[in-house]
Amino acid sequence: MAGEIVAGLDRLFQLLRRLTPADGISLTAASTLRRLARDGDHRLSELAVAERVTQPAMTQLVSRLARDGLVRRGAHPGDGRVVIVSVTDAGRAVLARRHDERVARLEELLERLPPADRAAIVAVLPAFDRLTTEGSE
Amino acid sequence: MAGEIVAGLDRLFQLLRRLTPADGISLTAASTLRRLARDGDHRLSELAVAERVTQPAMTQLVSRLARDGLVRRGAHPGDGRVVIVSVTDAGRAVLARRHDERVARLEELLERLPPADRAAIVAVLPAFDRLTTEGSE
DNA sequence: TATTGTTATACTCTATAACTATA
DNA sequence: TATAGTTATAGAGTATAACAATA
Repeated sequence: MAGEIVAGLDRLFQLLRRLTPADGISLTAASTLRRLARDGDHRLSELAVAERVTQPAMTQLVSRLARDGLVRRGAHPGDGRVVIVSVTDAGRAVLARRHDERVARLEELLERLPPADRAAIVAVLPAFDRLTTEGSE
Repeated sequence: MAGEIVAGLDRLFQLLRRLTPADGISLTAASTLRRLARDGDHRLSELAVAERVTQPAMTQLVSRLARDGLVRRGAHPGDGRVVIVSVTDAGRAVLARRHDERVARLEELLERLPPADRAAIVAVLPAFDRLTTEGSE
């Protein structure tokens, strides 16, 4: 059974690539921005752990995002070693535009599916939610 | 509704990254190998179109795969411009090992889910299949 | 001329190892 | 010494533009 699901996940990855606008925002960059928008400011090292990349990789990602004005680097009051990363208004705007675009593309695809398929997809979302939560332990 | 699905797809991408062994085989490289193993030899330009990357990107990917012995470059009989790419036994072996590892990891996660969730995931696969087929038109 | 593929160049994204600054 | 982060270096992966070889 897991074999079929793995194959399905691979096809979903193809779908994901097609849905994603070629706007220079990588999946990890978008995930980082979403996290900051959803959960508020984070230390750089917290972001690295949450996104499962190394600290140097996150240093560079944050540098690129800051260079493009999508995040801001701040100091920690009381611990001079810590860097606090915040999303900017421009970052939120990029997220919103990207989200809208992906939703529009997906809606176009969903329209062409039988209603039963759409119902099955809606029905599975909570299960996938639990599956991905399990995976992040 | 599409909004929830987009969010679900993003979480699935995180899951996919966790399932995937850090064996130096990227998702695109694996997809290319799978295509060759499943559908047989391809021209380099056919692979580029199928995997939705540029021709130079596919030239480089095939070069790396050939360097590692996972594919072979052959000549086309009758058209000297064409490069025919084939998967090697070593390529098939890498695919098989990778697949087994991902299935094992996913099974571990699935075991911890309620049976109803597993049933919902199995039930949605045909719908996802049609959704991704729509997307590749 | 058109097609097939490569080379040149420039980024992003990632990793490990070595380093700096602060605690 | 330990922690937080950066810099150095290397390689994968991607793109566009310019090129070479074949049809």
